[in-house]
Amino acid sequence: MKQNYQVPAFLTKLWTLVDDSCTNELVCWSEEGCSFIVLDEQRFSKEVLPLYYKHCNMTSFIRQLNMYGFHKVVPLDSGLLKEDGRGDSVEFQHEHFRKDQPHLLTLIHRKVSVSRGVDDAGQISQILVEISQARGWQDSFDFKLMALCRDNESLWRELNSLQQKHQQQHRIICKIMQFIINTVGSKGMKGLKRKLPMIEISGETHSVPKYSRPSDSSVDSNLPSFSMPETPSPQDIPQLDSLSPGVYSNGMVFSDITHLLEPLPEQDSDPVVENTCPTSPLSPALSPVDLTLSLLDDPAGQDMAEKLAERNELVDPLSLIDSSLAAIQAYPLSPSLDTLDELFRPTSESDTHTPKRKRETKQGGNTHSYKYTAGIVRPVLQHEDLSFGGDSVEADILPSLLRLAQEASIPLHTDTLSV
Amino acid sequence: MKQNYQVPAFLTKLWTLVDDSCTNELVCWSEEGCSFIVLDEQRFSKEVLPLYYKHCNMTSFIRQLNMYGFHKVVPLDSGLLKEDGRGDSVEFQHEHFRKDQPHLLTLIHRKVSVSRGVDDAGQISQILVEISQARGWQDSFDFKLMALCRDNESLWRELNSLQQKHQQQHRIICKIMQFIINTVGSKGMKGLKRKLPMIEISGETHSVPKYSRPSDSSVDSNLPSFSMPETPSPQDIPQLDSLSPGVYSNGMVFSDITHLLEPLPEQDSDPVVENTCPTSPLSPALSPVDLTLSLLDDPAGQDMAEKLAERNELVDPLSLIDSSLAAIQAYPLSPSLDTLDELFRPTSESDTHTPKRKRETKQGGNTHSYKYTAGIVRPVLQHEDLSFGGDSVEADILPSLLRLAQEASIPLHTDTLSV
Amino acid sequence: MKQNYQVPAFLTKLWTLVDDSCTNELVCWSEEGCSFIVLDEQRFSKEVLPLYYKHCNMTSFIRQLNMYGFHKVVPLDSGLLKEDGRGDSVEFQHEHFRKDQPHLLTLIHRKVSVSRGVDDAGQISQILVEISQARGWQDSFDFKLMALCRDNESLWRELNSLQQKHQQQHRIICKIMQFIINTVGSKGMKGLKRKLPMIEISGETHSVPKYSRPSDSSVDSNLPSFSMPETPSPQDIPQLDSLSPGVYSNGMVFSDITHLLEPLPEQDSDPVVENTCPTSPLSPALSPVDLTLSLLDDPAGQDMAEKLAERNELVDPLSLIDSSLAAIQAYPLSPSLDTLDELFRPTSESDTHTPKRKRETKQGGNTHSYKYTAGIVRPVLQHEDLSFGGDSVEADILPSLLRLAQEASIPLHTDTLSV
DNA sequence: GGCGTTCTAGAATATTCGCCC
DNA sequence: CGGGCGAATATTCTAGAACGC
Repeated sequence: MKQNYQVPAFLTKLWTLVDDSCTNELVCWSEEGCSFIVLDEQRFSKEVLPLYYKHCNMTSFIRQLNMYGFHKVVPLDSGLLKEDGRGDSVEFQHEHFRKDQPHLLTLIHRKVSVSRGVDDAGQISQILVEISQARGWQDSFDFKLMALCRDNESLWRELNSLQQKHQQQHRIICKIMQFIINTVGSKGMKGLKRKLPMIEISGETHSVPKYSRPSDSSVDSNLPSFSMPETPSPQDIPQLDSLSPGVYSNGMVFSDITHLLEPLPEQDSDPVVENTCPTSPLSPALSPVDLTLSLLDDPAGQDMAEKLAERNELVDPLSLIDSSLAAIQAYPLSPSLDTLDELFRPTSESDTHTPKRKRETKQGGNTHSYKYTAGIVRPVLQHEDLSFGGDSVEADILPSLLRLAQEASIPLHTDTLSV
Repeated sequence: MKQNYQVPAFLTKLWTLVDDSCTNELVCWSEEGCSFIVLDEQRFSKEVLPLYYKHCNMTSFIRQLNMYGFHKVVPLDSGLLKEDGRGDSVEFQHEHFRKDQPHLLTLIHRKVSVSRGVDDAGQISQILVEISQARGWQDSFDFKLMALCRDNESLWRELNSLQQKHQQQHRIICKIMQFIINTVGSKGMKGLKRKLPMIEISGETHSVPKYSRPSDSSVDSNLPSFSMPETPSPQDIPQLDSLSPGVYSNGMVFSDITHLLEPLPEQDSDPVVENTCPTSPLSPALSPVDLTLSLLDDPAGQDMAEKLAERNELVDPLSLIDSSLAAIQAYPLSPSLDTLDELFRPTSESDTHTPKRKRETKQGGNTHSYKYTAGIVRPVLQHEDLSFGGDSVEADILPSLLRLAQEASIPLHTDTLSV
Repeated sequence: MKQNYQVPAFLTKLWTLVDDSCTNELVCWSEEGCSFIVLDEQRFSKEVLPLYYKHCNMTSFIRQLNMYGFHKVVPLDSGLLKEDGRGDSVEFQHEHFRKDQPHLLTLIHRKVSVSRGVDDAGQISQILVEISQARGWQDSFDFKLMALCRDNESLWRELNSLQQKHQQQHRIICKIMQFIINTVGSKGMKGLKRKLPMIEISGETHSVPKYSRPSDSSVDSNLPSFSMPETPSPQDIPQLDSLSPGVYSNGMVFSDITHLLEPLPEQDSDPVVENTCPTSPLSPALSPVDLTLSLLDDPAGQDMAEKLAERNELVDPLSLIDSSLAAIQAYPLSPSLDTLDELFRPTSESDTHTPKRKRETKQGGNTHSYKYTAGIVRPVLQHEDLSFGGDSVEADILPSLLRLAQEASIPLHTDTLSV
């Protein structure tokens, strides 16, 4: 007579009272045993229900039936009204409520309203799992980032190395040209040869300074702002200056990217001439955008200014050269120099802005001590200018060829400038 | 009456009082001996409980029963209210509380309060903390990523700049060579220049194009797909083209990396010869490794092949030079030219793999729809070919040589383009 | 007896039964009227409770009291056990349960288990949202990282390509020099060639090798550490060796960074000469800052030193050239050679470390251990040294110069090979 | 720190009310 | 109008928690 655990009292009591032969005239199994019938609702509720439940209301009983998934069996004769009181019978059924099979009661479950408890437990455990996964990912990302940072450092190193080599090569080329000039000059022209040195030297000091100075200053003004002040840009320039006419303005700049900006939604890529940096919409005050723009503006302005100045300077000499071909013997030398000088120059400008990238925007709302600095080593490449000026030459030797080279070089300049 | 150690006093006392025949009218074993029944709660609590415990409260007794895992046995007749005080009996049972088996008491354990409530609260608060941390990390990562992206942009800029400089240098070198050819030719050798080295050379120039052309097309097909269409590649080329015979195919290409691969768990670094690319363990079919290997293999093969070819070609001239020093005046010229010509060609291959980077790593299990495009500006460096283009030459001296150089340059271009 | 709407039946019934003078011997107001007392729990539960509620359990009654915020008034004599059944009285009170003030009942509210359910539900759902967001971010990061990795690969490729081109150019330059030497030598100077040039050259060759060798060795020792040992450095060198005297040690090396290191406490990357890589924040002793500074200082010092040395060397020849233009036929040659020779040497090594650039990794409290592997392909760039060593020269024409160039190339090869 | 006692709360079921189609 | 259900309350069983030992 004890109810099974797991089976609510209502069900065991229900099965018991239906199965009780003493109450068969009030409540009983249907013929098939698949449902039960309350023959006399009135008497059943008043006489039977209180024996099992704390009430004597048919509605409460029915409510419980519904709560456990029982359904009323609609009688076929529902249409006709039964005049006598005897006729009010109610039939309910449930899939697992069968005569002689009380064990099926365990399959009957009370409807529960979303049972939050179970819900939460599962959710929480799942959440914990996901969080641990997220952590793993974060670690992974951090690791990858470190690797990438290191890779970039290597890239900068290599690139810088290559740039220096390039510069070196340029010096070699300059030397070769000097040699050629000297040799050819000394050979071809006897009386003229002495001119060269002087001209070269004087020409260099004159023309080159004019040209190189600006670039130097640009480097000075630009790089410092961009690169770290702590890294004094190496000065090979003076040396080179004294050495050869075509000088590389060589500035070794290290810039590191220590501050991280907010994620930049849209970035404009921008190669050589106008590099737009990624911008962050999130921090308006000191937003990366501003920084970027300011950084870019500066250089851009400078660059443009420089380029214009440069162009002017270049145009001038060229026209000069062209117009003064008459005095070739002495001239040939310096002209060729000019031309070469020009050839050496152009590309360097584009670089100038590059270095500016160094910026130290402090990252704001990072509440975590994740102060990771993408340890990026970024040697600012030397913006060696390739300038090495030679001009048009036409002497008895081969000035025409030189001029050709000169002319060829001109467009290139414009080219680079146009970039 | 001594309790077994290990068995709480409550249990031994319980078993004792239930088993005590003197109190059978108040508390006793059930018929099966699997539970005990308090027949008269009132009297039991006031008369029996104090004999064993420090209280006379049924509630405290029941609390202890529950604490040890006992459960109330629900009577089916719970519905009826018993007016008289006599009827209230309570039945409890426990798996290991059996009549005649007091030794089972050792199996009954007091519940310890794991207190889930605190747990959840703690868990939830902890979860919130972790989530905020995760957010911080995400911001940090984002920041770092942006920094890296910017760094890469700078790298591309610098690299491009250097490439342009290199190109510029190449032009200078070409000019120097032209000058040398013209100068030396015009000067040194009058009758020798017409030699046929040129013809031979021309033969070479013919064959070369055939080879290089295809490669050009490959470049066309590859680079576009890789780089972004939206960034029209800057055209210095036309200008350059018009400028000098030896032209660099200069294409400024921006490519962005829009698709991401799965995170790579472990990667092997692989330096010098065979660079292994990062690999994705998740997609074996098109794993980065495979791609990388294939990419590398190709170039490697090409490189090696070319280098061999190169060596042969180069060796020839060199040995020629060495062996034919006797005929210095005329001979030295063409061989060296050849050698130079050859020198101009080979390296371009290295570029060849570059384009290959186009890869179609399908990113697998990414369930999220990420439309992120690492706004990476990636100016594709100009695959300037080092081809040495001859210019227009006008001299009775050695025009043929120059033209040869020009023609040689063409194939080279195609070569690089083919990359 | 109709209960006020808004006031639960329990409260109205409670007030009624307490206030009922018929049950004063079982339950009554306290003297102050601020609480009520159940004088005889036994009889009260069996005789009074059923009159108002559907049960006769004191526990159920108390449960309801607690549910409505009533509290038991702890008796001062709680310590003593009352043997007789009469002594057990229970007193409960509620702020708004007062004698003669039934209207206060509206202020008594049944507790609803909002407790964790509502609260947590919101939190949990929010947490789930945030977690999904975090997942999205992670995927996004992953995507970006992959993009960056690919971008870096491209950078390496491009850089390598450019390096090869540079190398190629260097070969060309060497060829040009050879050509110049041969041509000029064969032509211009017959008796003069044996002049100083040799001496100077030999002197230089002596000094230069001494200088360059060490650097080479440094490369040897350093590069290995940086590049992977497992990758045999490509051998173009042999070829080159046989090919040309002035050779670039050209090694196309792809190294990929497949393993991600822990925030590497110690890294050895080392490009050419000695580049120190980013360091792990964890080891304060070797903090990135320190390393960086030291690195920078070093290279800077080296660079400066080298540049000075370089300048001196260069200046010398140059001034020599300038001053000795008189003896052009013979002289021009050797000086230029010297100059060139020197030019080939210097920068390469110094640059290598230069890259050590600056880094600002201040990574602070990284509490997590990162096991990340960024599939980064990192072709180790060839650290081609530009050295072009002159050797002893002895030939009537200029074969000595050529041989010098050749021999000079040997060390270079070994250099690259050693890598 | 485990155990015992007490007060209170949680949780599931039970009862009732009312709504709504 | 009545079956079904939501919601509030009620009853029961069990658990949490504070405190003392």
